[in-house]
Amino acid sequence: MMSDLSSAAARARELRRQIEHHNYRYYVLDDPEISDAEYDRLMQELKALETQFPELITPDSPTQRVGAAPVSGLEEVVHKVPMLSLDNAFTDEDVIAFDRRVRERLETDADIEYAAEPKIDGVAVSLRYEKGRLVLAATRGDGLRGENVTHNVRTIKAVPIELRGKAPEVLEVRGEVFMPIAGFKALNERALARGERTFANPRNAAAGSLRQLDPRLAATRPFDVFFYGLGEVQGWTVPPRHSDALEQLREWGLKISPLVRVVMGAQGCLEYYREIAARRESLPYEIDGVVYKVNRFVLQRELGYVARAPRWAIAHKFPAHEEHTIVRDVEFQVGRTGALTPVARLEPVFVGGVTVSNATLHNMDEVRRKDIRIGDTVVVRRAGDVIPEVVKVILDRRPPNARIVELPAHCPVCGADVEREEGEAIARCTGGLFCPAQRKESLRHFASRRALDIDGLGTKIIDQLVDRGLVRNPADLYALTVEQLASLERMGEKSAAKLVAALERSKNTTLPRFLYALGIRDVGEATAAALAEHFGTLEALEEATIEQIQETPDVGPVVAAHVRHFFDQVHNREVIRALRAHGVRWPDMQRRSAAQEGPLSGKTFVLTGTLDSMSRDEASKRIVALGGKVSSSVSKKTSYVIVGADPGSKLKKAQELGVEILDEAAFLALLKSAAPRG
DNA sequence: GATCCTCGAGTTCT
DNA sequence: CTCGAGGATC
Repeated sequence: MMSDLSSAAARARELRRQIEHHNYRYYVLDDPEISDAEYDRLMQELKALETQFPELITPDSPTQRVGAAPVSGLEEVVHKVPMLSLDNAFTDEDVIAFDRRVRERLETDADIEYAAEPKIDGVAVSLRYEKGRLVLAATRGDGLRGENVTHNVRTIKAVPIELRGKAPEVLEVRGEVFMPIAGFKALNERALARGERTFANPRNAAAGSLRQLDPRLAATRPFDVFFYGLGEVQGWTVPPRHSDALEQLREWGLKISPLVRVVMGAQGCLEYYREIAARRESLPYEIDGVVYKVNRFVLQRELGYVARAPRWAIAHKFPAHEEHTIVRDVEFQVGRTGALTPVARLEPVFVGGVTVSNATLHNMDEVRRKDIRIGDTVVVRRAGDVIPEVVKVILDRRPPNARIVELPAHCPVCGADVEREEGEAIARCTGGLFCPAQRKESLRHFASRRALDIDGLGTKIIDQLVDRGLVRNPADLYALTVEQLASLERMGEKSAAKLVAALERSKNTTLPRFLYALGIRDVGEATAAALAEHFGTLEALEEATIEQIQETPDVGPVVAAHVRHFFDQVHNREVIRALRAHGVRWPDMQRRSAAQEGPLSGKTFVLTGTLDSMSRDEASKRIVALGGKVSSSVSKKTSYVIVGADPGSKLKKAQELGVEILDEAAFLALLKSAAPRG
């Protein structure tokens, strides 16, 4: 019998050693030596011992994975070495171009050695081991700061609490925590049986579960993990190749994807891609592409980084998921300008992780081009990122009673005539502001963030205000009382008072914002700013002739006519007068002699991705303040593209055109060096 | 008259 | 973000 403490301690040590060994065989190598029942017996024996002698319990005992108490909130963790994001490739050509860039930078014609691996659709994490012990686990977050999820990661059986063999002083490893498809399905079935919320896809399930506060809940979730990279390292001479480093991680007990392969050149990458794509459906977890990394660390270092993405790696994404569904109906939405947009109402379908039930068809030309009819079975995909798109009709499945989509002769909202100008793709309702849809959309535009920025005036509220006849034009908003607002649905005294305060705040504005808020056709933010700057005052613009308006930079005959027409309408002049009577005001424009001179004069900037230290708006302001120009699309004339986290297609465009790319740090440095003050 | 550069407008789901 | 179209330029 184990009544003696010292022999019990020895036995406990032995059991722990065995259990850790079998965990490694089972979870990391996927090659168990003993049956589940035998494993359970070892675990039970250890638990019994620890119950009998609680002083034997150590924090890293296999029985203590779920030892931590629930946390009250997730604390922030700063990554010592930032967690990178990857550039994306969607076509073979993208991959070939990537390989060419790599070889050009390295000035070599020889085939580059790449480490290739599947890109798992999960949650990126960073784990820190000190003296071989797991001390910290954090999510990727924005790459610089993540959240502390140590309490949950400890419960993942595939994650060693202690590394095997002789581990370095400090080892940070990066990997992907994910949920295998089978485990995800079982989890959802359990949730469904209990009437709880289900997860839309394994990725969401993994992300949600990992951020649980209570580790006991997380412990019931079927997580798995693969490691693929390094963060901070101390006390280990990292081998010369990425693939060798992974091999060493595996020996320390860290799980590495069995599909990691070393390939040669772009051709090797593409062959690997096809091989993995063919096996995609049979893998027990979801992947959304493959990743290629230059294998030799010296070369990685030589290539360096652009913004937060390494030049030595790229993610080759699989094509967007496509699904079949049925077009139940096609309805026409009326926009602010009266534009009638056909929208397909779809039989709800899961595509790429979310349920899609609507998809825009843009205009009638598009409907005809794709020959979409009501009742058709269509292929739907989520284009690149988010927006659902009807790709094509499956003609074989067209029912005999499929209905052709007709442009309505009258506006579905107000009944006014619908007109389509010769040569224009868009049909419009002629009801103008008599059309409730146009009125509502105009009000929404007026209140939007970039216009007068009226916080709390959302769609629901506007709908009610217009439907009840309380508001007919923007000026009416400023006559609303707290009592009137509080009588609306989903609106209490408190929110009503808040909205009135927001309205009050919005009265202090600027001329460009005000002009933009008016919603004159073809006058967006840039044109509104140009007009404001050219004329200086609203009065000057109101009195200007078409010819004078055309003298504004970037304003031609079409836009000038729209502006003149807008101010010719008695109704519009009255609304403006009423707005000013309610106290809407703006400071005089300081008329700038030509473009304001500054250190950045003559430079054109384009922003993409999210910046850490400031919003994109603020970045634009600072560029303009220094005399630079901010544009929305990249061309040969662009001086710099500023790249933040998760950049869009503009980064690719910039690379193609050879436009200089600045990451956030370089951008801040530029601002600093250009700033007049010290 | 053709081409390139920009801007404006509309859109989905959580 | 993407598409369509207005404006500028050659």
